[in-house]
Amino acid sequence: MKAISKSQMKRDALVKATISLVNNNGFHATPMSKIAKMANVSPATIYLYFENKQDLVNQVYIEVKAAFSSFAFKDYDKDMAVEAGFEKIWKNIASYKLKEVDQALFLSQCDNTPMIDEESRQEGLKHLEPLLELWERGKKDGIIKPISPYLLYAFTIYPISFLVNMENRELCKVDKEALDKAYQSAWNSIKA
Amino acid sequence: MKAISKSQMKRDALVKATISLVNNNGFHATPMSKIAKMANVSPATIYLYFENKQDLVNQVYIEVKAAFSSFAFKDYDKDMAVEAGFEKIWKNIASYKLKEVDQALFLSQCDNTPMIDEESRQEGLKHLEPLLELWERGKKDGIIKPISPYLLYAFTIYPISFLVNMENRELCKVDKEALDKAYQSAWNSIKA
DNA sequence: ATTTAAAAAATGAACGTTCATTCTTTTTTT
DNA sequence: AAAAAAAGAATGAACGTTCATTTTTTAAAT
Repeated sequence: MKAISKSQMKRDALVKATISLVNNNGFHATPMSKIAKMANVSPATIYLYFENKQDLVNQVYIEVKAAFSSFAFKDYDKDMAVEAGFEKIWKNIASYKLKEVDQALFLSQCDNTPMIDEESRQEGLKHLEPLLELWERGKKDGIIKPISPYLLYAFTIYPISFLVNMENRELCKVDKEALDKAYQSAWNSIKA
Repeated sequence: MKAISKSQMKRDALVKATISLVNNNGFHATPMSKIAKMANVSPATIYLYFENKQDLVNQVYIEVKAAFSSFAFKDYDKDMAVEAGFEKIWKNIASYKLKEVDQALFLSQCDNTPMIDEESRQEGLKHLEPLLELWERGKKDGIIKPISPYLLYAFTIYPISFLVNMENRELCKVDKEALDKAYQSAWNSIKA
């Protein structure tokens, strides 16, 4: 078991509160006072852990992105066959987004917003390297289409966010069957 | 030629200013005063055209969505062959997003944000009906996979936004060749 | 063990600013 | 000259952040 310091717990509470409030109200409508209240903390306390509101949201973004990435490559290693490796990673990402709904929603809210600094965005991107390498290998072996990683990402990973967001808004249900079909679509879109 | 009333011009300027400022600074950092300044108008004047800030952004959203939809179905009619019709619509949407960069960015910023009321979101969705009908037909004829419209959208239309956003951030270039490859990926992901 | 004093962490109230919105006046149109 | 449109200045509320103080923790001395 891991012992967590009291101050780490407060920081965590602040991070969680930020995610929840930004998801429900948007960045523009989540004042520091509300974040503090939800984390059971004085507004002033936030500034012991974060420089300011912008820094808070940037740090939350980077942390969530790191958690996401570490989940994405669970049980994956560089020596797997290309298709098997891709399926593993794809399904890891899908199950992360389906399970960690709040984090997934937060990330997709950050995707197309000037809410996050470009610097933090780059930082959050670093961890995706193994997927890019896998794709490179797949292209070399003639298993994956010779197209840019942006295209590969756009047609395989990015759609997952859409589906999960729709499920969260209760507009559609993503069950096991839908997920399998989704994976087939993803793979069909990039296989050579 | 169409004559546009003076007040319609002011409204247009306000809409344009809103799009530009929200794109560059985010909703949380675009005050009414700046919108007014960019549109060469007094802040008070905004309230002659819009109820309040929320109403302004909702109306902008609906208008942009309407422009987008009318572009999407240009030169399309219900009697086209399924694959030809889909290609037409897909490429219409792609070229809209590549040309009307500001509008496309604004829409994708609205996609996953509580910035827009759910009601306005539904309103903006109405115009997509013909695409759903085309997909229905394609499924009946065994040309398109029997999967939900959400899946179809996720793997064909949604990725376009990602690509265009990446190009706007100058992270990748979407030229004619990339676009053709993208279309092939889209079609491969849903063809039966 | 208990006491104590220094340091660290946390707080609630307060500050200055900014914002959305309204009010009164001026300008433009009819 | 009456009506409509637009303007700038004003207003009150809300926000991010800081400040002065209190509470809690740490650890040294008894």
